[in-house]
Amino acid sequence: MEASAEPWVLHVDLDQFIAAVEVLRHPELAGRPVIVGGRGDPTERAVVSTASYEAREFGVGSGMPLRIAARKAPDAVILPVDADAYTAASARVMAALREHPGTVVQVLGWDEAFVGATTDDPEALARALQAAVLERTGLHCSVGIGDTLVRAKVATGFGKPRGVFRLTAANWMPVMGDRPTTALWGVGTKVARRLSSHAIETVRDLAGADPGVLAGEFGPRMGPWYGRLGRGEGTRIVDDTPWVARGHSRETTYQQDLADPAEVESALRELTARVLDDVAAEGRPVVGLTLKVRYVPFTTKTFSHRLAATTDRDLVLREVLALAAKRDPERAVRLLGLRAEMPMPDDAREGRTPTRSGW
DNA sequence: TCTGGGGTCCTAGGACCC
DNA sequence: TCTGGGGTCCTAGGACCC
Repeated sequence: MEASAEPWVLHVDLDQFIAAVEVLRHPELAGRPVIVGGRGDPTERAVVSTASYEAREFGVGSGMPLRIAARKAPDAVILPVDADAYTAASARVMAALREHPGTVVQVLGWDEAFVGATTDDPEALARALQAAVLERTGLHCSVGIGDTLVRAKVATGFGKPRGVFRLTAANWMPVMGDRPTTALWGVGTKVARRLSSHAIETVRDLAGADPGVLAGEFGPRMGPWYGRLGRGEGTRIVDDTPWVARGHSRETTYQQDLADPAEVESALRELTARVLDDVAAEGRPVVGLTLKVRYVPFTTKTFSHRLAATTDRDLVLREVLALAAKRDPERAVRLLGLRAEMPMPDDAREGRTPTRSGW
């Protein structure tokens, strides 16, 4: 009996993507510890975006303050974030995936995508995708194979670097059962702590948890969703519907705190202009604004306001300044952020259930 | 370890309406 | 008149991901 073709979900994830793109254009950095973050200046307020595997040996990781990273890896090369370069590299990766016949590609971010395909040999497909990406871009990736999006996504971690790993209903519990709930995609430290308060520590505990307990803790939507997550269940449909952004935001942590109200106002004008440029580039109006203020030392407040759809830049600026007037003028400001919401087409708004790992 | 930036989605509570 | 019940919208905050 020959193997029959079945639908599979593959999750393709580039290995140390940002650092790899930098090494591609600076070949002399190969094999050296490379850290990418902020403007590349470890004396500034910034964090690590990506560390190469060599830098990780020194204990450097994403999210770490650049200053600390530079102390841990004194010989590391520290480079500024170059978003345009990563966007361009990402586009080449996704194009390589889409070129493969018979695949549906759902982009998740700069450096990862789900690929749906019907095949009798998903490992062979995974290797073919890795080869295609390497040939077109010079970048290496790992591939997770699953019978759901969740399982494919989690599988990738076991394949890194440059490998392939399959996770299905058949081996989910043997592989994942004893791991902490934070090993799941969508469970962070806060949710893990709440689970722990019900003696749910592992993926196996979560998979078998009383639905009533989960609903009581997390509500009627999220509770059952966490239960399914523990079992690796969820959709197996890869959706290549083009992405439509809900909003655009910009935020800046200032190198020097803003104490003078005039400084704050001029910063708000600049921030508003940047956000409106992003929105205008899509030709869509603004229907909501959220101003984020982070006071010194690190207390964050948000002020938001809905508005009738508008493209009037002066009106938006007045609304932003009105929101800013709600802040405490006595407190120095460390960060300002502005998010503009845009109207969604009806068909993109309705009918979803949670959440990141598919609906 | 003094803690970025760009996103998404969920929930709670109050206002307001019938 | 000691106190409805549902629905929807808005605002603020929280959690998570890359």
